[in-house]
Amino acid sequence: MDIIKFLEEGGKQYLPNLSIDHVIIGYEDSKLKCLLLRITDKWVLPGGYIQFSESVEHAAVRILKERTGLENPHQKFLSVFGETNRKFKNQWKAQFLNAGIPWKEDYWINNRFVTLAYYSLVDMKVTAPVAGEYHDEIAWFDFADLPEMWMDHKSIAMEARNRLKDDIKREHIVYNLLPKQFTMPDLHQLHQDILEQEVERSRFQKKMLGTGIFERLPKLQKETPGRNPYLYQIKE
Amino acid sequence: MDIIKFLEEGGKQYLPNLSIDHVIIGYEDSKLKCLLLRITDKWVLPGGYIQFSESVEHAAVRILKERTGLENPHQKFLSVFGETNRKFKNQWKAQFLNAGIPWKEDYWINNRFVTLAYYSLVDMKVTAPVAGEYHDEIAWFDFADLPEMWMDHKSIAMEARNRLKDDIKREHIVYNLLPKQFTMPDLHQLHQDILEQEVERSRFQKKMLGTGIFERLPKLQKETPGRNPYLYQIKE
DNA sequence: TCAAAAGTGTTCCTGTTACACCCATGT
DNA sequence: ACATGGGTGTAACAGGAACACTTTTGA
Repeated sequence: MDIIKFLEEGGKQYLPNLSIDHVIIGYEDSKLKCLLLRITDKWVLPGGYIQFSESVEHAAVRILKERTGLENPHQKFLSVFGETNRKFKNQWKAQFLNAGIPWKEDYWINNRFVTLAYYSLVDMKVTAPVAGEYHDEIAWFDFADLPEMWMDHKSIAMEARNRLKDDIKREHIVYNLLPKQFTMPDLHQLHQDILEQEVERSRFQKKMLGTGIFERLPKLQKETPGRNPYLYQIKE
Repeated sequence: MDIIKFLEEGGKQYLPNLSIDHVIIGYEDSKLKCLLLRITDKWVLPGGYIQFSESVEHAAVRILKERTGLENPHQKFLSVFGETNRKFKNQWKAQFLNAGIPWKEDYWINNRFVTLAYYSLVDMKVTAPVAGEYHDEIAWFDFADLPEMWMDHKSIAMEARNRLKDDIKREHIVYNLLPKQFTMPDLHQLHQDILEQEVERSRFQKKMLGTGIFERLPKLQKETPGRNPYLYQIKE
């Protein structure tokens, strides 16, 4: 769909006051990362709109796939953001004027949007980020060092970051941030980075293996000194 | 607002594809109850729409107050229901034709709606249920014996019922179902009714008192045989 | 053979479970 | 006094925390 048609007619294809935003979380070099898109001089979360012909769930999966190429990613509902001042007007205006595209106040995209926020844990190694046609750039950022962001997107991102701290205690999900095969030291370090505190090594290992969801594979060959760790993967 | 104007113009006052539904939970005679509204021959959850001039949160509180008169009720987000077949068309059509009100296919109220479901724990004794002008009746029903309901409302109600089982373990909220002052045996029975299983008495009492959120009041005078229980209320 | 890293075991402690016992009240 | 129901105490157990010990590898 070309841009003008999207601006003029999009309101007929998409639910005109609902959007979806994704906090896509990755992990690299002991740091949690967030996938963001640049629009002129500020950044936004990957997001999109819900077609009349699809469910909310379907839209969320579709949008995530469009930006990451992932087929069956981890994805979890985060929260509803429904303040009255949630309008993207300035963001889009800057973007389209910058690109020499005519602008009208009454484009549907200037509506007030209620957004349904999701968060996803992905393996950065198999994620192929793609910017959309209305974006200038796509990039990973440390949660500890997020750039200037449009609207309330930074607080949405941080809410996901904090939610993860809680969810990790109840659900076994964080392996989604690692490659299919990983070691217990890897998983241990990841837990510490998410919780931002030390976790005792032996206790962690026993707790994880006690769940019975991990399958032990042959030992990994390293080049560093010390014993070789086993590889693990999630049982089918 | 009169009905015709609501049907013709409502789409300009309310976000046209978003609704709010409340699972309002009460407790009486050792049974969990759900507040429902009758529209012709089936029932719906209390619900409403979000004004352009108010936040989602505000709308949720407003709608709950409209049906119960409650000022500061417990209220918690439940889930998003966003299937493509979520249209109230048949429900409204039956209702308005029944009332001799003209009907058009293109009323905004026939849109596809994504609903934001909340659940609330209320004290039935201080709740004053009021039907809206488009409803035939308002009444409490046992969750174990819900009537025929429009659309997916029965599954929304049961999702709340099940969610409560989980939330009770983490959050101290269920006292909202009881009067301001209550006894530990009351609270104990309530927990058992929510969990649908026996809970050991002494352990329960110690766990509850251990939280430190209860304030002990003078003993209740009963007429039944046996020791008189203390009254408790939540500390300020 | 020593340091580093991984894996396992042991002890302590806390909170949960099950049960027993004590207290107050009406009949 | 005794049956009924409320309140508290105690012993057994499970799971978490802290720490020690053993195993494997590279230098």
